Amino acid sequence: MATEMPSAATKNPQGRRETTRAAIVAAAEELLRERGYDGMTMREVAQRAGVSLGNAYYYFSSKEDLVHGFYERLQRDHARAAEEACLGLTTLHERVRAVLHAWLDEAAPLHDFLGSYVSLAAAPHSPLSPFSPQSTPAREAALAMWTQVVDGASARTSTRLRAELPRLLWLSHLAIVMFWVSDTTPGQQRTRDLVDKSTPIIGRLVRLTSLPGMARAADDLATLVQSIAP
Amino acid sequence: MATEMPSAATKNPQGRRETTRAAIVAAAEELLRERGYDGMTMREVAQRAGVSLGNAYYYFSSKEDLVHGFYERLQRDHARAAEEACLGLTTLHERVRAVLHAWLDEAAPLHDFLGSYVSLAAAPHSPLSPFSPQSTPAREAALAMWTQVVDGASARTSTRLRAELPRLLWLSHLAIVMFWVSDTTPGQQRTRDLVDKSTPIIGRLVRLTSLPGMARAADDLATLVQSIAP
DNA sequence: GTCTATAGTGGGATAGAC
DNA sequence: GTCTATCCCACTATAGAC
Repeated sequence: MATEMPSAATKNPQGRRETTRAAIVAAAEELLRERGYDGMTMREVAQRAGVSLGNAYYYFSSKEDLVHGFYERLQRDHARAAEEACLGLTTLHERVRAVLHAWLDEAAPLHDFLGSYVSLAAAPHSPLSPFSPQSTPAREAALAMWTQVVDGASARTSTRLRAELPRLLWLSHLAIVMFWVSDTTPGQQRTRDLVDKSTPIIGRLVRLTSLPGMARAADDLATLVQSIAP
Repeated sequence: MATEMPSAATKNPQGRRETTRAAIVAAAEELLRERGYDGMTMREVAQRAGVSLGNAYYYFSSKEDLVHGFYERLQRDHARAAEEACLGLTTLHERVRAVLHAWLDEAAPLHDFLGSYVSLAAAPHSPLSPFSPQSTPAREAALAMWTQVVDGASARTSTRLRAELPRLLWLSHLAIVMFWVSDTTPGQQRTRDLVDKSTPIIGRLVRLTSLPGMARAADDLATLVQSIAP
């Protein structure tokens, strides 16, 4: 009962808000593809959306804010794709590999945009930073996804380390993204190779932690990863 | 015989170039401290240096270019300080720890500035990126420094891995810098703790690679690190 | 080759009227 | 919610002084 029924979008205030917003987002998405983040101007976004510049800023406090949604959507799409990609895979290294390749598939069309995005997100106090308080929901969703990846794997390892593995994999993914945005090989093949080479090593190292002599090192590593949690 | 003798700086063209350049750099350094990178405007730098805006752009092609020198100086100062900090230390983990703390000491006054700087440098095609062709001399100087750190240590490890250890440490340092710029604890104490906790683990893992069962994993890791070299 | 003065472009962001 | 007008800044352009 809270809101009046939103039927004719243009006539009714509740629907109009959504409509305008959606028009701005749609225009931004087009221009982002056509010109990239730096080439896309807020003036042009507003013009193509059929609103004034000031109105665009009424809905989005900054250009950063406007494109933030595209990154969030990528994360959601990836979480879905990752679940599917893991089906039937039981070893940790196969599952991690599949999830990372799924990300590369989803992210490929956004390669240029994400290059600009990481630069924005790398700023220490940026709300776009994966470590920022504003990113807490997205970060926890990502950690939840990596937890599922680990939980579905058969690897034996120290319980301390196993509890921190999702965070370690999340951090590794961030590092891979940094590598990927600078990867100019066709289809970002170099990053695919990196994933294919590094995931077996991760798997082997995790397996090694179940050896008696390694338990101490594994626990220390777990403590370390835990201590850098945002 | 190529140039006329440079004697009185203000009167003679050879010296004037240096003098003007230095004035601009000095003004930039002051303003950077007072207002930070974003708050510092090129107009104000020129004004404080007593030159025209156009003249500032005559010497520095962009605002980025102007502040690039500060980062380079930090690197040079660190290389010197690192050498001193390593004197008398023989274990790998002590040496790495000392070098990282030396960096934290040198970088502390630039903490806010470097926050803006990493954002600029994180852009994929930025010449400021540590992976860019323009950064090749700086990158090789850094790798040479880490090579000295490794060479002065008594650690036994697989030769393959030992050859890649400098690059691995350089990459680790980059990761620590990323952590440090976002570290708002007084004196960036959290980063110091991270260094103190992580360096013994690095030392222990390296020692473990001399075990027979680990040689394969060590070689694979070496191959991986080698393959991501810029 | 070094430098000034001035005018201008274009883009992110904001103020305040309606 | 929406607009118009405006600000500020990085950066460019130019024409000429020394």
